[in-house]
Amino acid sequence: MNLFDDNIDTPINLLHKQGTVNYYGPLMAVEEANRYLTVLLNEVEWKNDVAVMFGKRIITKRKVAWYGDKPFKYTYSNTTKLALPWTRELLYLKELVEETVGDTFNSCLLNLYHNGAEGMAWHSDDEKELKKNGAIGSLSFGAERKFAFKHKQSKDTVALYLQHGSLLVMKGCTQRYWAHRLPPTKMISTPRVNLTFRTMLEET
DNA sequence: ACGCGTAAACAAG
DNA sequence: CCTTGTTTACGCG
Repeated sequence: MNLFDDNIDTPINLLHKQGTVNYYGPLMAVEEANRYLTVLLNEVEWKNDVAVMFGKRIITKRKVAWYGDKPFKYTYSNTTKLALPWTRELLYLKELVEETVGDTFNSCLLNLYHNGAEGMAWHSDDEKELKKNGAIGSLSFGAERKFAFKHKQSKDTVALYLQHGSLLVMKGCTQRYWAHRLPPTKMISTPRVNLTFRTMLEET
């Protein structure tokens, strides 16, 4: 055991096999988290997302935004998003997450869930453009929502609540073996903003 | 036991 | 990997 190991305060792994999920809890005081929530709601360039399924083009109620070190392309559903340059607040939060997890990120996908009716279905973050087995840092602001993981083969599930101002990190082979979701709920009527810091592969 | 509200699995477009 | 509807399960008073 090395007392100088900079991972000494990494939280325990929530997954019992084939992946790593660390929940760090809130990284800041509630007042500061409140301030970030307000800034993010007002200053991020939110847009309704587009999804094409079964030949239909669907505009989601959930809103998204895409920021990065460079104008990275994020392509799906016949549309390409170009990453916007970091704002001061996003850059600060990126550095806060990087310091906390001891890793670096070059981009951030943001999601805005206006209320509990909006959620995210089971999926894995296994996009081709993402660094393989790269860590994904997920910062949450606003409404405390349930978040769940399901092992693709065994169907084992693990769930937790993501607190205001908290950080969750998924890394290693988590995306290969586990799916995750944000279940809708009738109990919540206030917004949640989620920032997922990622590492995009450099492109030509 | 029953009714109610919510959650979750599932299917379909 | 969205949205809605159906079905089943569950906790609670």
